[in-house]
Amino acid sequence: MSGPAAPRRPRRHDPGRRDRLIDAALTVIAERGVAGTTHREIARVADVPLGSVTYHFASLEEVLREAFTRHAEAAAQVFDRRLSAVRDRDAAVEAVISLVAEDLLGSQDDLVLAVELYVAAARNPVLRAVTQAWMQRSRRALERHFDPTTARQLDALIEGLVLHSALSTDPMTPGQIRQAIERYLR
Amino acid sequence: MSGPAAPRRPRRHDPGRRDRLIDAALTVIAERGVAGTTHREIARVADVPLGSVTYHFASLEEVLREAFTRHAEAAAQVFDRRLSAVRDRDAAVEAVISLVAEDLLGSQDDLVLAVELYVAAARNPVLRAVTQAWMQRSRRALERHFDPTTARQLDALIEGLVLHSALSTDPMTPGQIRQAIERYLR
DNA sequence: GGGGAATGTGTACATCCGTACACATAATAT
DNA sequence: ATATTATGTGTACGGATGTACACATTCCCC
Repeated sequence: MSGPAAPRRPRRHDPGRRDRLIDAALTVIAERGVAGTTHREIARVADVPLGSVTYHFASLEEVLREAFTRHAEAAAQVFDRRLSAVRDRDAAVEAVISLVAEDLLGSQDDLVLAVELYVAAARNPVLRAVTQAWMQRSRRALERHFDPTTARQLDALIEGLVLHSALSTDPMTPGQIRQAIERYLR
Repeated sequence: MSGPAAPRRPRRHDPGRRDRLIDAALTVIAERGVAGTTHREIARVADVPLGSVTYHFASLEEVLREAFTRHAEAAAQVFDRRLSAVRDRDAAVEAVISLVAEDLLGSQDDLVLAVELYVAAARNPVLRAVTQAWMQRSRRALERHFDPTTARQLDALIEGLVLHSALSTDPMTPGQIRQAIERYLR
């Protein structure tokens, strides 16, 4: 150990601190869950004093709302972009498959955040609105290539595949994902 | 108002109190979520003093584990019973459809408990084991009538349909549930 | 029926949380 | 340059929570 380790917190007046706090909140939610998300934990992760969080946000709910909104926005955007880049239905099917396979094998955090949002939405009207906006947007993206009924059912199937796989001991392989989706779409 | 309303808590020495506490815990989880589940709230719902909860359970986690285990057991049993009562595949499909439609239109609590269990399982190894046992059991039930791959994918589809419908503004109709399942099973 | 074990109860305590708020510092307008 | 505002910081407080524990009551076996 080398001395008392300077506390060193000279980072006064940085713009964009609010943004960093939202990112820190998402990190905390993914790591400890909504239940473990506190002002103090967010401040610790963002390396700012406690008072800074209460200054930038009127309440914890406001932090959660902004964090989940940002996450949903980003996720929906990925969905949108991939599906708007293809023209025919076959390519759309491939896009959906690779999307799911990547979301699955990719960031585990994304799934955790989704589930955390679901349970939070079950009791918080504001977060429920965020969830519904997210769902609606991904459905709209699917409706570029599939009829509304198919889009909705396909959305549900995707959700189930991701959730089921993430909680299972042996995750589904990309091949199984492909098979399930193709079997539904025929 | 008629008087000071007798506090009246003469219920000393009732066997099965532990069971009632587990039921009370499930009620609390469904109403307030895992995050809102505390010793005191469980005691309040079960109408017993605080000390009684800490006497019967070593920790809050033990209460949650027992509660979720009981719920998963009951849910899996329903699944089992319905699917073991039919013989041919067509009847099995109908059983699955009515199962989902009833779980959907029926107890909203069941869905909430499922989602709460999912998020709790994401961070608690003990609860993850409970979840996996539950999943395995429902898969086994499906495997009575479908091959393993189909059973797993169908399980995921069911999960997605239920979850998606419950969080949406306009829930899916039984007809839409039927269509989605039939479309997957062809 | 007596004594030890099991079960039940009330209180107390250390800890953590959200939030409030007084004060400090930097940015900006005049 | 000065005044006004925006931003940042540290501390404090009331409330809730998990758990420990001393004491009461009932059960059960002899």
